[in-house]
Amino acid sequence: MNEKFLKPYNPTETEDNIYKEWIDSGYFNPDNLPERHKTPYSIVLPPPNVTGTLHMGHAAMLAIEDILIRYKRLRGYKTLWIPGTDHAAIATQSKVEKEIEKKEGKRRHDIGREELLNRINIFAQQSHDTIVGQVKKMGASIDWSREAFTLDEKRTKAVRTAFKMMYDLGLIYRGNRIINWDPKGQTTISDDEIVYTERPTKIYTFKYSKDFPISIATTRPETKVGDTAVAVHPEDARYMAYIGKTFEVDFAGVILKIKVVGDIAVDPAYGTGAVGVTPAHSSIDADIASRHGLQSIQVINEFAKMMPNTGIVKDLKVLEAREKIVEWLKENNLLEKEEESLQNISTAERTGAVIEPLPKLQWFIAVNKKFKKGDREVTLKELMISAVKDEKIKIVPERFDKTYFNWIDNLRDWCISRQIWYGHRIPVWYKNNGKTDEIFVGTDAPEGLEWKQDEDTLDTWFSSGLWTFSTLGWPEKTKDLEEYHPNAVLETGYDILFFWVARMILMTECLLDTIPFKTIYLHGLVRTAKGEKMSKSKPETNIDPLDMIKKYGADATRLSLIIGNGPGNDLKISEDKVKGYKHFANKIWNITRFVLTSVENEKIEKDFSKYSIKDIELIKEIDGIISEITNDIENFRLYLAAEKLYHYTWHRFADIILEESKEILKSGSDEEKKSRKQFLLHTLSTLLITLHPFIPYVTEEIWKDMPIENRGMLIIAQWPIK
RNA sequence: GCGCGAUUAGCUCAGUUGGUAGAGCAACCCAUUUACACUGGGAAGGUCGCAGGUUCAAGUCCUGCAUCGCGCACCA
Repeated sequence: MNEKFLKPYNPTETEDNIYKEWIDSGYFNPDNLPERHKTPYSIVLPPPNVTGTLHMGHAAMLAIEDILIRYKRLRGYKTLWIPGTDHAAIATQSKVEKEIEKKEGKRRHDIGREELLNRINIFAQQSHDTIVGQVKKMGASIDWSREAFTLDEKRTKAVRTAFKMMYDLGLIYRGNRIINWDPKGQTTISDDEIVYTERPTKIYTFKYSKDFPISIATTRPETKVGDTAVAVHPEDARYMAYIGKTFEVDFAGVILKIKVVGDIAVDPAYGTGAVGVTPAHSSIDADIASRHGLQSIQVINEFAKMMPNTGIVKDLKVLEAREKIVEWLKENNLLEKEEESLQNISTAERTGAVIEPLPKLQWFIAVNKKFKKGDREVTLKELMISAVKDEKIKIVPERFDKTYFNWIDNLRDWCISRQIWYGHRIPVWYKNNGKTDEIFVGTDAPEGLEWKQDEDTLDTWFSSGLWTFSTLGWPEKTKDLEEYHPNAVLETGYDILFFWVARMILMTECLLDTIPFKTIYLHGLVRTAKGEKMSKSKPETNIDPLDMIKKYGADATRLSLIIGNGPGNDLKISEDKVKGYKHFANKIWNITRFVLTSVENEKIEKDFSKYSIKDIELIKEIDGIISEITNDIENFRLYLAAEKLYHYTWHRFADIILEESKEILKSGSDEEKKSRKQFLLHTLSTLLITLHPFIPYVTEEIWKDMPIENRGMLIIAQWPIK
């Protein structure tokens, strides 16, 4: 027996070596797998943002995906797992901007586009290297030869091709619409990048002027200088007489022309039953305005300040303007009521700034527009729905179907242009011939110096939406694309179901006429032992995966993230839990020590069949367990499979079977001894194979000393059934 | 407002088609060069959130409620 078994198992001494051996073997790359690996099985790594380091959530994701990949590899599939990182446009740029401002006191425009992009690229490269190191530490059996980045050359080609195709289909359009403006980040953001926070607010009920016949209520009096109408329900007896009339009022130094319109969107029972319509600063009001042909007057600018056309509040910040308007209303006896209330306020996910709805010319993807697909007409929304409804794509756990459909029901056109510099520049060029504007959309710049490219960049989710196929070489017709698309599984957190998963379905259906993956496996969020979200602002609550790996090993870290956690459920993790599984790695180590010592020079005989009656019973038992856990893994019950293996290994195989073996090996007949030795070797080897997806390092290290002919590496051993 | 989830031992959670409640960790008692103290054995611990219903039988199915968490919408 190898002397290494005389000491306790030491993960830090072992793991890096083993990882290197795997890399050297080439088996992470499906092209190098032995002949029997025929059927493709592919997963693409949800690319971590290059904004820093990986956290426990990423560790859980890596563990789950590596388990699936290793399991399938052992079962003889041609497994491909593609790594990559995400440039994460806004997130990365704002992070670097913040640092520069802190250190040098400079803002983005002080530095300039080119220099800022330089700095961001340097930062992104560093983050990338850190992330790659962390992914390796977790033991991920991922194909580094196919690594991708959402902003690299190949992906840029994919992005531009996708943009062009969707533009030609009429699905990408440029329009002047009310968008969500982030005054701090100085950019547009999509509906999904908004975070709602509940804050106390005041509702003011007032009249524009003494002789205006209808009272209205608002939480934002400062926007009222941009009102062009009052909307009432068309059948509201109180106001019907006024519908169609226009009133001119002097409101806080601004002359407003307020038309009374009848619109069924107004709930007569709510508030005063009348709504002041501000078409430039509310998308609902903009809808009303478009139905009645009302004028839109912008009164707030990109810096959340009042514009020059706003009378007594001009140039004030929004909140100051609000106070001043309320004061003015009081002075003029127009304020009727002031009530305390709670309001869901929209803030930008990245900067925390309060969102200012503004009218702006932006690029959108039309989700409700019919377009030709083969011989039928469909909308992107319909495609997204049918992919899941017709069970072409299965979501695990199933309950997220409802969440998915609910989101699609409420989906509006997706605003894809951003006023930031880091990202895919919009592949659109403009030329002004003095009179008319010409526009060019394409994958490369048009000839001629007079063409100017759009200043904006694309929402980062536009490029990640292409991820399952852009990583396989699309738009080229590659062999990879043919073989590995659609992916078998997409594994990711439920928190990006809308951001990412839904958009991949949208993009793939639209551009490739197929689904991006067959199964969506959603994992939960990793929380602290107290159930709080781990956050950078509270480092003491954070558990760093690298730290855990250093102290307890990657195998223990992986198990702690798997056991006790079903799909879609949040997971509470504590250091104690990780520690507990370190003991397990050592337990197998010692089991091996015992088995190898006890069997002396016995080797595994491939077709050994002369088992004793007692050992036949034991073999039936382990066979039953293997078929159960195989079934569990196939159905994504990884937590159950891991737990069952853990339990059998420790409390059945070690505690009971090894104990009784001592007696048999001491005083049994020669046949009984031989049978038991073979049983121990066979079972240990079976356990190593089946445990390998969960705890790859220690099992691979032990495997080296198993007395098996033509052993090979454990990573490509054969799963015990089929 | 609509929807989702959770509620089971001190803690974290299993309990897959209904058949006498399970695991890990912690705590308690015993054992001490035993393959392994990163150990073994033992005992203790739960009216399965509450109230109804279906059933021979409900932690599991149905209805209602409560508490906590989450998503979406509304937000005049």
